[in-house]
Amino acid sequence: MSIRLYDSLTRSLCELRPAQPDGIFRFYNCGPTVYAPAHIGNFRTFVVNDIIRRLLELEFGANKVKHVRNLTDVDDKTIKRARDEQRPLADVTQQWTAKFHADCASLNCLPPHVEPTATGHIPEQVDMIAVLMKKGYAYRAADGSVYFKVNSFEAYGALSRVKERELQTGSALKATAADADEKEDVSDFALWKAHKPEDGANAWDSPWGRGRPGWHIECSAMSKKHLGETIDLHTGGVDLLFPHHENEIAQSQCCNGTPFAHHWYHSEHLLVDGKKMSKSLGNLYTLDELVAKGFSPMALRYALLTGHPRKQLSFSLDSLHAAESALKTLRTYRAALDGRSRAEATTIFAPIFTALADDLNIPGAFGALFTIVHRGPAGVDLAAFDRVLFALGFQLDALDLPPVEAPTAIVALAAKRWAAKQAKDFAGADALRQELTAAGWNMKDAKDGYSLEPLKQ
RNA sequence: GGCGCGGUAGCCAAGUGGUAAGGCCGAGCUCUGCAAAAGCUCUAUCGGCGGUUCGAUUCCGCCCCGCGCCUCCA
Repeated sequence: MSIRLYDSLTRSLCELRPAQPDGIFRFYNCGPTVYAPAHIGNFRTFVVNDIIRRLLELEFGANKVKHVRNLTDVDDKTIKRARDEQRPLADVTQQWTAKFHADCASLNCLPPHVEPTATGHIPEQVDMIAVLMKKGYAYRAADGSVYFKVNSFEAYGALSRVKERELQTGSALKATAADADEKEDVSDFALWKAHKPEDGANAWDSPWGRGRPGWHIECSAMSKKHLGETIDLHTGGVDLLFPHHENEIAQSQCCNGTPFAHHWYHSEHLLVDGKKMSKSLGNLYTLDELVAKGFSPMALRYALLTGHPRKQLSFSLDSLHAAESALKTLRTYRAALDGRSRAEATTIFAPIFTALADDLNIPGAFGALFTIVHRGPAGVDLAAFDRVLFALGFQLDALDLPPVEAPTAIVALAAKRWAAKQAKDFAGADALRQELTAAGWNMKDAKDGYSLEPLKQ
C-alpha cells in the first residue's frame, strides 16, 4: 500500500515517502497554544493527524516514523492569560499542557515522539534570526523588533498564492496590524518582538535586545532541530496555511538555503451550526463539556472522523449519538470474533486500508468497514480486525463510561418497580418505568436483577 | 476585492461518465410481560438552468446559496 495524500503546495495528490536515506519519515504537526482547554475543532486536526501517524507506522514501521508536534507556550494569548490570572507564564502553560495531554490520551491519540516548546528553544530561534539578519532577509525596526522582509524572498506566496491576491487599500491586514507603522511593508512579519511592559517577566536576551520570539519562527527552529532542515510532511489546520506556514517556509528556506518540507497537508475546520467554532459565536465545545453530557471521548473521536479531513465537517450532539451507536456495533462485532487465527482471511479488510491510503478517505473507510461488519463475524481473523482498529485508533473497551451513581430517590423507584414486576403487577411496573424515564433514567431488566443508567441529553 | 472549499435521503456523509457506500434517526419485523440489548428489512436520482455525450449526480458554462482564509484561530 502506498499512501497518497493531497499536497497543499502543489495542489495534487502525492505519495508519502521518506526522503532521507535512513528511511525515517519526518513528520511535523503544528501543535496547540497552551493557554486554555483545546476545543473539539482543534481536536479534529489532532485526531486526523493521529490517523496519519498510524498509517505512517503501518506503512514504514513504527520505528521508521519520527513525529514532532510543538507546544506554543509563549505568545500574546498565553501571556495575557498569565497576566490576567497573576500567575507565572510557565504555571499557566504547564497547566494547559497537562490538560491537553489528558484530552489527547482519552481520544487515544498516540503521543508524538518529540513535543518541543517555544520557550525551550529560544537559542535555536535566535540563531535562525541572526542568520536571516546576516543574509539580509530581516531587519531591526525602530521599535527594536526584528521583521522578516517578505519581498526579499522570491518564492513567498507559493503555498497560499498570496501574490495572486491584491493587498488593496482597506484590507484587514493594513487596517489592523498593530505594528504596521514599524514595518517597512505591511506584509513583513515579526521574528523577534521587542519587550513591552505588558509582557512582564516574559522576555529573553537577544542580540537585538530583550524580547520574545515571533510566533512563526518557533516551528522553523524546532523542526530544524528535531527533524533536520528538510522534513517529509508538515501539517496543520487550514487556518495555518496563511500566514503561519507561508512564513515558516520563508524563514526556513532563507536561513537554511534548503527546501523546508516536501509535503504540506491541511485539514479543514469543524463546523457548528454551519459556522467555524469560535468564542464570539458561542458555538465552542470542549471535551469535558461533552463528557459531562454523558458522551465518551471515543465517540467524539469517531464523530470527528466521519467527514473527509479536507472538507468542513458539521458537528452536533446528534453526531455523538450516532457515533456511540456505531461504535457499539463495532464492539459487538469484535466480541463475536472467536480469536481463531485465519491467515487466509486477513485481506477482507483491505478496502478499508485502501480508502485510508487514498488521501485519507476516512468516511469511505467507515463505509467499507460497516459493509464488512454486516456480513457477520464468521471466519474473520481477530488480529486483522484489530489492525483496523489500530489504524482508526478506536479503543472499544474505552467505550463504557464509569457507572453513574443514581440518586436515592431513583434507586427507591427502581426497587419499587422491581417489586411490582416480581408481583406480576405489570401495569404498576410500567407506570414506575415512566416515572423513571421522566426523571432521566432507564432501568434495564435482566433475568435476576436490574441496573440503572442515565438517559443521555 | 483576492485565494480556496462546498451544496447528495429527516440529520451526518462517501462516491462514480452507465441508473447512488456507510452511520444515525424513523418505520416495520424477530426476540422479549414492558423497556433495554441483539438481529433483519425499508426509506434519495445527487442546488437551479443550459451544453458536451448513446448516456452526467459525476465533464464544461452560467446562476443561486453556504463556509473558510486574507487579523499570532486547528
